[in-house]
Amino acid sequence: MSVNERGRPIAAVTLSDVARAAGVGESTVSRVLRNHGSFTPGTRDRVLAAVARLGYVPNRIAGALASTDSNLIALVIPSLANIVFPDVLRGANAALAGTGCQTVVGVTDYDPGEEEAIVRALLAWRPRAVLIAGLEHTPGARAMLEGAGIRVAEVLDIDGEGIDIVVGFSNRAAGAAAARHLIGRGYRRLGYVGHDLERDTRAAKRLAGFREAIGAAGVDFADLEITPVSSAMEAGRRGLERLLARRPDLDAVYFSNDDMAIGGYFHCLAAGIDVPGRLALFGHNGLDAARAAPKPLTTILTPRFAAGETAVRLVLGDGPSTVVDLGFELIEGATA
Amino acid sequence: MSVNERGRPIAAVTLSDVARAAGVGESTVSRVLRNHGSFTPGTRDRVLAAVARLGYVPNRIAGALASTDSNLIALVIPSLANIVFPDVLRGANAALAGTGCQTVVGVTDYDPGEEEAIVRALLAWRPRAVLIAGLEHTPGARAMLEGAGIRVAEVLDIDGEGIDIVVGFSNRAAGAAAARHLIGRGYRRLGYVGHDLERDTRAAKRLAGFREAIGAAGVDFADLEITPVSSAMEAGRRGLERLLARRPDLDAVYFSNDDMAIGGYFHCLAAGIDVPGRLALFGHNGLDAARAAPKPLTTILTPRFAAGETAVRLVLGDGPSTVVDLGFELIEGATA
DNA sequence: TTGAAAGCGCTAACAG
DNA sequence: CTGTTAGCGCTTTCAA
Repeated sequence: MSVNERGRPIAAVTLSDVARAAGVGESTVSRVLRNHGSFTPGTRDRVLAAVARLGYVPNRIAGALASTDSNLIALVIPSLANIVFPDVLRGANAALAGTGCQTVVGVTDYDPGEEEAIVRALLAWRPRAVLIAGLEHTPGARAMLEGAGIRVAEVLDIDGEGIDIVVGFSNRAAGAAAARHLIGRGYRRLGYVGHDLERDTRAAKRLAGFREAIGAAGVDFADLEITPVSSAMEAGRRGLERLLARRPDLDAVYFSNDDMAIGGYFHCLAAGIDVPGRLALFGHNGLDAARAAPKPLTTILTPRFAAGETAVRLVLGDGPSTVVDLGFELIEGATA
Repeated sequence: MSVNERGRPIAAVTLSDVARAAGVGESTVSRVLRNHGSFTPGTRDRVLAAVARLGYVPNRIAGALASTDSNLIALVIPSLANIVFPDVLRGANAALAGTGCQTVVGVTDYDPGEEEAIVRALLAWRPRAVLIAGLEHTPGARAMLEGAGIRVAEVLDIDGEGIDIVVGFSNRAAGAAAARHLIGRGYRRLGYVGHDLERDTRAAKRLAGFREAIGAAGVDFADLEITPVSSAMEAGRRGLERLLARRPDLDAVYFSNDDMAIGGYFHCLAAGIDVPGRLALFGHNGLDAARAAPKPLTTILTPRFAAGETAVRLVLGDGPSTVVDLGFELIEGATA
């Protein structure tokens, strides 16, 4: 065994070293290690002893190449700062327990070009399947996903044309449900505070559904404010402040998500605006933080964990391409 | 090109297909694709044309095996639900931009056994380096990390013995700073609300530093409450409620982290406890949410992004093993 | 500048 | 039950 430039031993122990040490053939070691095929308890013990003694760590790169199967599930998401996506990951990992598969995560930062680059990079590792957030991708990314010959699950949105498996809920319907709830409560001068809608296409769909439902109810949509601030909570606070400066007559505001709605609520607290008496606030996602507050946010709870879990289950199965609508739940809090 | 059971084409395009299509040798394609070695502009164009025409996606598994270099950086963290760790990831990715390396993330859920399993699984992919949260690992995990022959960076804690590179701050010192701040403000009956300290060793070190500093100041530590609730905010709320039920005389409480402190603040709001007049609250991490609130939390801002960034820079370099103390910043909010 | 050939470390038939 | 033999798809000398 050689050492590297810093004097540490280099992990050069290979399967054939183990085979030699155990006095068996390479394929026997391989079978024992994967617990696949047959071998006597005796040889098994000798192999495992050699493995332990040499500190052998199997090389999955070689294994994957030889078996043309990586046991990797790629997950492509726009962000980790928004708890929604880690929730999808948790769901995916839960469904993966015991399958021997691992997830590999790529973060696009809501950038389609970056998404394409990440899809390319992850596909190069020949994953068994890909989970990706949303239905909107560059033509290039979509072509790679379609041509990869593996199962693809698009999650958290079902409003559009999918590639293979689609798991989530209708953002358009969620926006419409929010609008109907507000209108049902008697609010009539409705506004919206959100962030970059070109990047977050799911938020854009919610807003579209919201406006559509408002129109259908014969109510006018008052105004919207798009705030480009890095922190979602800060964006909500500042966005609401600006929106109200323009339209002090608003009686209800719909936010892109709970984080922004909480920021908006902070603005109301600081500005002495009574919620929901003077102004109603409606969020989206059903975060713990929004539900645990003394005045729980009225919001829509989305099935993130279930989406990850279901998507994995389906891509690992061999069923036909489908669309699974997991639905959502409107949480009547104390802010609308 | 064959098709799979669902009629999709299988990505069977290999480098040799490209070579044949372009009328050149395999090694030429390889050189062009990695822009390494020499070739004429003409051959380059023919190769790239063939790549585009066939929709070739290089197989990094084969590439990594042949070159014995994966360009992977493994990141092992306890959770994704706590924004702290995604922040480390973002820092790592920022430092990785342009290096051609990718991160692979493993989540341990604060379980040492799981951490060992994840280290084993990630090491099997022969990463160029490993970033791992904290200094406490199972003997097995530590042995694998030491024997892997690659650079290892342990982040977010410097209180203990590291393997190779250690980047972060002293949690013990952070706890002590919190204690001194509270004592300096005149608080004398101090309590603590936290979660499972055996798993979160960094929180345990903060508490140790906190108690130590209190003792050094001649003040008695009043009481502590460890709450086993899944949601951190909920744990903070319930934990504070229980602690105060036992010790209604407390005048200040130190929390494991900001999420729990916010939960505690919610309890105060609901119970009509004046903060900080009647009770002071002190958090840890300096989250956006805690700082954007109308009554900003008094807390300690930790260098998560910088830790990820610095760790990657160091593991990619060839400097000696070191400990880098990034420090922390006490944020004087309005709750203590 | 280019191609041929020899592996990288492992798995998967296939004999024995 | 076990060993031998081919590769998996790419990179890397090394000649040409």
